[in-house]
Amino acid sequence: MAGLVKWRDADSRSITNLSDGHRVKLIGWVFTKRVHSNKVFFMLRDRYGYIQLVGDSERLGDAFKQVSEIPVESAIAVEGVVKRDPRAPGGVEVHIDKVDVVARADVWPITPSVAKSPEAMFDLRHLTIRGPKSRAVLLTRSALVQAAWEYFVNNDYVLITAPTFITSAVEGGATLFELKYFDRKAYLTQSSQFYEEAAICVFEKVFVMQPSFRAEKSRTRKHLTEFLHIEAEVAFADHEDIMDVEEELVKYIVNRLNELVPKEVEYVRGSRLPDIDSRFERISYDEAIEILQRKGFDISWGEDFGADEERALSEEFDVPFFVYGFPTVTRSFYHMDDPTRPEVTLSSDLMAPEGFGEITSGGQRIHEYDYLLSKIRRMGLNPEEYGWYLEIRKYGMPPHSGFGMGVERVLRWLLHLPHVRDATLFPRTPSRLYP
RNA sequence: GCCGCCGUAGCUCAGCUGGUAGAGCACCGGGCUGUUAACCCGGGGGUCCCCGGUUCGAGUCCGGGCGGCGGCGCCA
Repeated sequence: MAGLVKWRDADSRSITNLSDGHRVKLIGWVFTKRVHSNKVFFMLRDRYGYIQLVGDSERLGDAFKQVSEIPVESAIAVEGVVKRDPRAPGGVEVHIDKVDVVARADVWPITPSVAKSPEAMFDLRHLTIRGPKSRAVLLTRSALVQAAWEYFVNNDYVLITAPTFITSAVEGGATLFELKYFDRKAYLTQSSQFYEEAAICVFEKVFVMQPSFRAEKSRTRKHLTEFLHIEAEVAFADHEDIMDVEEELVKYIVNRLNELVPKEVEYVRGSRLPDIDSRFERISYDEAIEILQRKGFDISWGEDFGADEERALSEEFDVPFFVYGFPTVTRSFYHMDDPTRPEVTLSSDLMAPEGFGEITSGGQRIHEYDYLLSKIRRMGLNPEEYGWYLEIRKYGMPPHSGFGMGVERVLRWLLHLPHVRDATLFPRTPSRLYP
């Protein structure tokens, strides 16, 4: 921090505590500019927000013309005095008498009409992220990750990092990104789950926060080809236990966001996040099917929910809820079958309410070697591709459960964003690989 | 992979039954004592996505391709 003092001794946030006439040095970027014959108004943007700068020809003298010609988005350092004025946005402004252009900007390409075009905005994402909405979303994202981190660390979890290059699929093989790994084929990871399962035999409780990659050509508002995946895995834990963890985590995140970034949430969402204190309802897959049939959907037991079904179901709730006990045929091989009802698995999805749908997915994993081997064979997969993953079952693997959460999906739900691509700095979709 | 919509100025879009291209924003010049997407006056700016066809003539009609968007399936 000491290094910054030569540049600034106040900022857009701290300035509201200073009295009129206080002299300040500020740094930032010219967010907007309005020029009159003898006055210029800048909105200065810095890390904390916005503050209006006023330059008038009397105070600036000969420099006025030069100052009024500073292009939008130039980086500047200014000196001036604090002045409260009801006409200033936020009620405080700085009357400047000294301006340094630290880095002059070219003509700013983002115009009001560009802002109306999502494609144009994402083509210029390296610049459009400077806007107030992206700023608020990305700050909220940072706070969300912080909150999740806090939850895990406070509860004695250990952070691990899993490899990004892998050799076999966790989810369906069709959605693997293939790449050249010297003279071999490798893939980008879809999930760190298998590596977490190895690590729980050291730490009992582990979590990861890292990207997962899925080559799904999904044209929807809830899919990215690269997303931030928060996953956790817990030893000596059953399916009920892991639903408790997911519920606690989501509640912790929501309540913490209200503390960390209340203004940003309100700016984007239009309202404060409602506190969640009620217990998340847990409905079985069978109940969900009945609800949907009652609502007139043509769906029968054993089918996975389509988008319409998921939306309709989640509109029935105003806080998140679990759907558990999905049919064995609809879930990946590693899910443990319910011992009392082998046609369903000990698995669940946590659904965001109000039509947003799935935000986490979890369940109990198979921990016995012979059981897992037979299920791999039953589902037509090749056991040789799961060598080490099977082998850890030979060396003291206790019952265990885990889940994965899509950060962009949670953020989309919490902030009511139109698309998950709005929830990340540089989104990757089937058609977008740049910038 | 499937279904639907779209492609004209940097951006948003208009362009009728085919007759040789327009507006707003942005940009440039000028004006303006307090702006909140400032305003007022003036100016420059085009491979009408590509290829082929019909026609005296295609932004417009027909065929094919490419690209984008929305949705489905799949998922976090």
